[in-house]
Amino acid sequence: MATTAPTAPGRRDRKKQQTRAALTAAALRLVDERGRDHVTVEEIAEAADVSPRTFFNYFATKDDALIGGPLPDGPSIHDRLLAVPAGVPLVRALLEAMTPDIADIQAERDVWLLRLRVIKSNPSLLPILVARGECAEEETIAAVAARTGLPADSMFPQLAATTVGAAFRTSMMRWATADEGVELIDLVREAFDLLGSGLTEPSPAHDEVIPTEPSPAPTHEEVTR
Amino acid sequence: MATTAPTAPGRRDRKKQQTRAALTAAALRLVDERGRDHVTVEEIAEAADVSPRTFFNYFATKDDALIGGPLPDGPSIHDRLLAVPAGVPLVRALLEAMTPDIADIQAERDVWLLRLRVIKSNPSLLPILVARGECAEEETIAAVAARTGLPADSMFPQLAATTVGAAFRTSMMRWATADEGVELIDLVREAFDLLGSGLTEPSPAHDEVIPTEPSPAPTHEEVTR
DNA sequence: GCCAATCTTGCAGGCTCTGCAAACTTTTAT
DNA sequence: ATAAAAGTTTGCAGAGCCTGCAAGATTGGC
Repeated sequence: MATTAPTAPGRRDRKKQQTRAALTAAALRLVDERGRDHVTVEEIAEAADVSPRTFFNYFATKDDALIGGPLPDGPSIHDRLLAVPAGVPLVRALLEAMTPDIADIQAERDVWLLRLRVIKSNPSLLPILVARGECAEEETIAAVAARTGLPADSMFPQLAATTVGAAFRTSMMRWATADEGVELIDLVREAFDLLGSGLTEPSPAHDEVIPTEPSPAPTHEEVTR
Repeated sequence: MATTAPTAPGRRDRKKQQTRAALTAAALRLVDERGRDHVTVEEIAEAADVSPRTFFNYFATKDDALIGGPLPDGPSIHDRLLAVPAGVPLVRALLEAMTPDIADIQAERDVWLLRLRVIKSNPSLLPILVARGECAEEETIAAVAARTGLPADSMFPQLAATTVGAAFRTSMMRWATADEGVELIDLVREAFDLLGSGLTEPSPAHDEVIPTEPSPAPTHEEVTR
């Protein structure tokens, strides 16, 4: 969104972003080919044409290069969640608040699919993905607390943030192995619907998204798009 | 205590368990005192009175010593879940299936509280705890799949396993900072009830476990125990 | 007591990651 | 344009993690 920011990026920062991207790309490619433990930082740096020491100016650990840099900023989940009308059930409200981030991921589809494939074949990396979601989790806790009026150190906000995070991660992992045309947002929606209806077991007959309920739902903001 | 089991443990294996426990205890104590990054494997080994090399015969990494060894076996979650009567809603059934493990943790209360405190003050360890839950997660996926009749690679079993795992972890973290008399099982029950009712927001007034809602909700299969 | 299996230990070595200080490059001010 | 300031890259030294290997030390079975 923020196209021309107040302070123009400048040639220097552009080059930094470029180097960072090159390092991540090289790391992902090499690890995808050979496996995490058969790639050294030296090789990654070499492939990105910088010195090994420079690698560590960008990433604290080898694994960090695989997960990638910090998400862009923009309005935080916190603000977005509070912007959702009060009548909307929490899980659905969280879905709406996260939608822009999901769109970002979908926009970088290729990198993310590669990244998720790498994580799948190197299970030791999965915890790193969790850690990445954690900073967002902190914020989500605060956001849920603000929305519900509950204290941030009570059970509900923490539970909501962690389980929603887990549902999101599960959706991503499924997206990584789904058919070509499937969009991440649809999987997340499906997962959140199941979560929002208390993990009641779907009938094994169908496997499409089931609208939870026929009639008695009054508030249905149906976020089409 | 250990009378004569089918395969008698033997003096040797007993000593191994002892060494393992000593290493974990030393690791937890030192890291609790100084922080993860200010304790070396050499120091842990020293405190447990073995050589540094021996440390790595027991644990693959320094962090592993903190999390501790593999859980004892016994009937798996898989079997226990299938033993729960079919009418019981999934989340509640999972609670029952996990109860023995929860009791095990409660029985080792002191070690676990220390361990959780260490994890809290060294966030880089949290992913390790997640990883530990992961093997159980694999099994939970299979169990849920078996119980529901859904394929194990479909969304629902995966979602159920990951979110329930997240809820369990959240309960543990809260237990770690709860008042003296609180039992883990009660926190897990509370979390699972919230999860099973779709994360509907409790009214902010009370902070006890609340039956969700007074009036305007038609569809509420109030799980009144 | 003796053999075989197992466990412990030291050693060498590769890899990750950090602090430091010397180039080097871009930006800013003159 | 030129010089100073600010920021970046790099090499080097070194601590610490972790592994493979082979030589001792223990233990269990006969």
